[in-house]
Amino acid sequence: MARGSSKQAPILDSAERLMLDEGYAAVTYRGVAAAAGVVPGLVQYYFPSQDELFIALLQRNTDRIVAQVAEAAQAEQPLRAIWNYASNPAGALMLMEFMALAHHHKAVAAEMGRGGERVRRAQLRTLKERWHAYGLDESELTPASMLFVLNAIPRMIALEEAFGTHIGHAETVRMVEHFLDRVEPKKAA
Amino acid sequence: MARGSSKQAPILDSAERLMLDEGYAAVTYRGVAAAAGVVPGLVQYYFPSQDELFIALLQRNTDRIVAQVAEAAQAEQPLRAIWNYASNPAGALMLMEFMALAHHHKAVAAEMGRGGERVRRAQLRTLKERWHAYGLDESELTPASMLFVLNAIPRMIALEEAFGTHIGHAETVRMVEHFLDRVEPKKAA
DNA sequence: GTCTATACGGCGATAGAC
DNA sequence: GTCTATCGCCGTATAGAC
Repeated sequence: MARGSSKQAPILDSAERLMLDEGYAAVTYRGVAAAAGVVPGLVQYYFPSQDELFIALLQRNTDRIVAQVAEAAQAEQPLRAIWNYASNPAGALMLMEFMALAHHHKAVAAEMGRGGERVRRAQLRTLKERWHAYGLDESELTPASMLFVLNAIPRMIALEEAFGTHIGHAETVRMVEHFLDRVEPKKAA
Repeated sequence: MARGSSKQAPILDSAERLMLDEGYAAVTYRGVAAAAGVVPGLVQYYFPSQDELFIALLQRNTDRIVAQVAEAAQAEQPLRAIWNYASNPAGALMLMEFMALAHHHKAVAAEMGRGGERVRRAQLRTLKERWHAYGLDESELTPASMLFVLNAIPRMIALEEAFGTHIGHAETVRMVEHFLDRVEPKKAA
């Protein structure tokens, strides 16, 4: 990493946009190069194989998310912060693309596992500090399970919505927000 | 559909296995043909474009799942039946591949939406018939939201597990099974 | 070290041979 | 109805310019 050129970041930006807009299969050397305004060989110089390009993208993404989580740690309502963060449809689609990629790219899968645990651990650290304040029955709902559910539900909703399945989504969102209103009451205006 | 050859089913079988084992990108005319023991041109004769092959695969899959749901409707414990069905890791991976594919194949996305709603509706019909017996507070937990959560949680767990993230999974499974023990008590042996 | 040009085999799709 | 030949894109390896 950190080879001395300023052209890596724009290349990764173009790759990221292509991946989100058209899927990982659209992240080709020729396509990324055209979008970034460089020649294909230059993309290949910095990222000699596609795996290396995808892994660089994944690491940059994970760093960004961990920074967001660190911010959310300062938020007054960490559960709502996690819920709102996981409710970003673009994030869910990006995660899906990386998971599908990881399914048949061993090196990407390894980086995914590390990144996922890193983010989840950062979230867990925040949540545990405040957990006592929620007064929840720990025998059933633990910080780790609450964290998982608050991430999994909005992401799966975003994916199903993106592909035209809607049944149960609005009611589930209502249910979670009702729960959040109880444990993290909104302040009066 | 139903062009008069007996070779379509084995072709679809090979395509399905390739998709599950190596991802949709591995479902190539040449690869599918080799796996099914036919020449690539024949695969292309039955499925003139890749979209048509994937849609045929998707429809066959949906039909199979709807039939399973119909079986589960007869089960004594429909919530557990849904939970167990959604906990199949291969099913979650297959769904992920189709979602990633749908992300940049319009025709596949349309078929995904239809299929998803079809399955969810079939599950919902079953669940509503028995809902009164669970004695749950409908103001918070409705049949549709319970259905969504029972599908979303084990699938997201399966995906994260496949790629090496584990935090919160065991505790979440324990929580859900504790809930199922309450609303659908296991019989004594 | 940074960047470019080119060649090779595999891919989906198409046209057309048998 | 079945299969082959061909075309333009793909990843990537390599040879070399500056």
